Amino acid sequence: MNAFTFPHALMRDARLDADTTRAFADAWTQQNVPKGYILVKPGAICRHIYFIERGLTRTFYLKDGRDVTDWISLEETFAVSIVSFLTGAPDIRGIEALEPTTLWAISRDLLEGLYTQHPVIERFGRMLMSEGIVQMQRRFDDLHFSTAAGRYRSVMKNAPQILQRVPLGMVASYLGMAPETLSRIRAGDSF
Amino acid sequence: MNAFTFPHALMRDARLDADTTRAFADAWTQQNVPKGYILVKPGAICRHIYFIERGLTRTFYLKDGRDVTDWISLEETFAVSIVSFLTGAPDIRGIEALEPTTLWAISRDLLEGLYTQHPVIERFGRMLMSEGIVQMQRRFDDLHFSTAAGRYRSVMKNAPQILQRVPLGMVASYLGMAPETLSRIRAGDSF
DNA sequence: CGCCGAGTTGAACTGAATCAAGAAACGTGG
DNA sequence: CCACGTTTCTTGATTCAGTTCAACTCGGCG
Repeated sequence: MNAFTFPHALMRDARLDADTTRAFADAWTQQNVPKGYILVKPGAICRHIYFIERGLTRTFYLKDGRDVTDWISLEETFAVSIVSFLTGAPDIRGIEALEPTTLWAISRDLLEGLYTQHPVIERFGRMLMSEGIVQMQRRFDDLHFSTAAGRYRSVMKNAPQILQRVPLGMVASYLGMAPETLSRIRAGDSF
Repeated sequence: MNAFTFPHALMRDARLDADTTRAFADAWTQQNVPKGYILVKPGAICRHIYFIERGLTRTFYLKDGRDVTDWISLEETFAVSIVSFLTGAPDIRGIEALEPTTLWAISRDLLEGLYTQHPVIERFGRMLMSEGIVQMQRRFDDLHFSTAAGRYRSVMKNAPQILQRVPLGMVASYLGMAPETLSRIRAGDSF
């Protein structure tokens, strides 16, 4: 069994018994990957969920030849190409470490086995998906009818570390704007 | 017990035993509401998930004094103000029937009880959330870096009934554009 | 009929993209 | 530790997609 603590709120809320905790912890594998490491290739099937202990990752894809950052996962959160993971089909999205990153991975197969054996882990999975929906809704709202400056303010408020740790170009595409626009907003050019 | 068939794929996949099916079916209540009926008031807590049997609904909110349509739920799909339902907190989003609508409602309390009593229903809940994520991701992708015309094509391809059954202004805000823009795209004005 | 909300069409305006140079910052090898 | 090339970021000028404002048309309904 791994010397493994799972600090995420979802895990704390799940209140697992000793046996379940053990089975769950055993299913996760630690990985240390360097900056730039590709955890999931664009166009491949995403067979794992990753929990970031230290470092950060981005989910990205190519759209009309340009690199689009779809999601950024910081410490204590999960990284996954969610549609691929859930459907088992390939997806254009890949996952890349943006810093040297320590993470814990669990495969879909193992997770589904745990769901069947331990209903409380199925509950954990449901809460994880629910939390994902809430986050996606927030992100969607930012994109639906707000200005570039508004989206910048939103990320400044909710996750300012992103702006320090992620290259400007990637943050810009994450926010759905051109890099030049983000540069100008950040400089305070009348925006 | 209701004479109740639940035609959604998620339900079929769940493979419930007779006892569970009964408990699950009993938890849902049928409602018939007229066009324009407000199922959830904007600013209120959404305490139910609705399954649309016939008719359609929209989830909407006011942003800077203008009405924004956030989601449209057709037959055989669910309508819910998801963040409010999951967090139990009020949300700006409300839900309105856009046609005379027959739907089935289940309360959060009853659903959580079922989750605890019937693990297979918890699985159903997990799959429902997962399906929701996949749909939101698709919607998000449409909004993130595509043109107004591209978003129109996307809805034309995936749910053309929306364009026939929902007033243009609501479809426009659903697609994140001004009503005039949608009108012009639809007319084929060079877009 | 005549009103009213919904949709259309036109013209002007604007936020953000694009195109194009430079200026910093970064890392790699000498 | 510096020099070099490469990538990232900034700044300016121009263009363009889509909004806004305004006028007009159409269809439904008292």
